[in-house]
Amino acid sequence: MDNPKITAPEPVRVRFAPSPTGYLHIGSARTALFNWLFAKKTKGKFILRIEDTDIKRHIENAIQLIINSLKWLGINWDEGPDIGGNYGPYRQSQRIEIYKEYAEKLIAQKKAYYCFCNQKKSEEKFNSKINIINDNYNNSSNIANITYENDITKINKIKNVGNCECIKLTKEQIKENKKKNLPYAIRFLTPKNYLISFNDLVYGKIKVNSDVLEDFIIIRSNGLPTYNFSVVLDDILMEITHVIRGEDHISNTPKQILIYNSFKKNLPKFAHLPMIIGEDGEKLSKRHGSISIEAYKEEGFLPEAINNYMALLGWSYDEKTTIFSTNDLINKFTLEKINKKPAKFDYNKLLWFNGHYIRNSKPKVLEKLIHDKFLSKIKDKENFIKKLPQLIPLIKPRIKTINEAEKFILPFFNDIDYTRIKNEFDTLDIKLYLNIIREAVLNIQSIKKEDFNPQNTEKYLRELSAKNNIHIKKIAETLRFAIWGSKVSPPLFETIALLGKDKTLDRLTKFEEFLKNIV
RNA sequence: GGCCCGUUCGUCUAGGGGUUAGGACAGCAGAUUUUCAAUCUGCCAGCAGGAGUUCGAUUCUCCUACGGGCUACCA
Repeated sequence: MDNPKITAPEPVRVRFAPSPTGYLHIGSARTALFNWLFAKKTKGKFILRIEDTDIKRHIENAIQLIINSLKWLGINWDEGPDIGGNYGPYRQSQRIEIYKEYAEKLIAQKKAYYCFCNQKKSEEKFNSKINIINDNYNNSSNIANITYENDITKINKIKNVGNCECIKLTKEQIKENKKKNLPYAIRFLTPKNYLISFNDLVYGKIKVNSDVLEDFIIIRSNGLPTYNFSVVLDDILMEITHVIRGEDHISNTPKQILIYNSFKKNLPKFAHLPMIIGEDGEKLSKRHGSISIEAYKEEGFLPEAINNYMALLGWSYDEKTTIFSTNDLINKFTLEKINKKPAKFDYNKLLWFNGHYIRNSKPKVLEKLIHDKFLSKIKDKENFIKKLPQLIPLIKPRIKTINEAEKFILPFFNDIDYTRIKNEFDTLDIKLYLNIIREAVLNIQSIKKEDFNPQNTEKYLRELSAKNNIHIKKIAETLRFAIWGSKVSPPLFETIALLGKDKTLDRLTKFEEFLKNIV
């Protein structure tokens, strides 16, 4: 039987629910993006909720880091810890009483029970108890007549994982334990031998027998809820209609469905996203290098490029389109086109996207990014600010990240250290270099300051080439060393023109001296 | 181990009972060029294996292999 209960009311309400254990990384960011796109596309609400129920893993400023990264990506939310909303609070640590209250309801209905065990390995605990507990069930003790929604149909196949021995505790024993202040957790009582099935919007129908699920903890002995309990409660209370999250949560979904059922609540629609994995094929983690959004921001990636790339990890639109502005994504996004195959994260492709977006960005935008990034590293700041707009077109096609602009910016405004390039030229060529420089100086000097533009510098240097029968390539090479300190530079004539007559001559002279000294 | 999920070029993917299996990144080659890029052109490269269904299977079914996830008082 198909799930009759997966009907979600309009309008759509989706959430991104990170746990604040560190930076926002690519995997989570992609989940956030897909939720956000879906909300935008359907004109629904996107909610940010912080799942901070694990004190041990909590990192204090992580919430702010996550918020910053999301904002930087352009992902905004309608309700969240920072802006509030009608379903708050939006930090689970501020909802502890709610979880307790609902857990007690389950206990009252005998759908959960207190557990006074120490925190030992569940394996040793469960294994030996199976028979006893099954007997317990068969003897129709006080827990045997628990009823569940009938949309989980009975099947008969798998060995029961079992209950905790604490299920046998009498009311009196529990009272006594509590009086003694013994710490206790609350376990969910998993129904026996039921087929739990749900229809995943991406993966299709998924079925699990409830007997593979042990009686899992829903409230820890420290009073905090566990993930599987708090997500469900919050998703119910916040009226989430679509749960869009990583595929690693498929295995958790059956437990969660049990909880929905125990509260007689309708299921949201589930859409699980294929994992993003590292080069080694494993779940993306810190081991895989810079995967945090923050790191990409620092490296000089553009948010549009990252969004575009992330969207294509597990989703596609048609057979040819690869470039999607964030707006395109909103317009074209559909859950139906999400695929099931885990995607390897490919840094190279991200780089290509970024290069594309840099090449296509407005000069002003690029100018600001480069200005902000490099101003502190520039000696001649005034000149930098003045010349930058003209520099942008030279740099644009040559960089894939903003940081890469460094090698086109610094040589322009800072002094050149010729000793660094000593090994790049053949000592046999030095005589020729000196020759060229001497001629070039004369040539350049003869250009009037007001005529000092790319066209003229090119004209004069080509004349020099023709007159002295030296190939223009050799001249360019020499001048590049002199004015740029490298064999590679932005287009030479433009660079010379931008550098200006004085600075060009100055560098030529300095290079000449340098060459003379090493002969 | 158990349960769940997956498998189309190296990578991201399109496709779907009959296709020269399409695109993009990377790689390679060429064009352009004052270098490096950018750009343009071309090339290389793929349906995990085995059964079954079928006139025909990469596509549907089953099995195997491989990979991943979960199996916590993590999320």
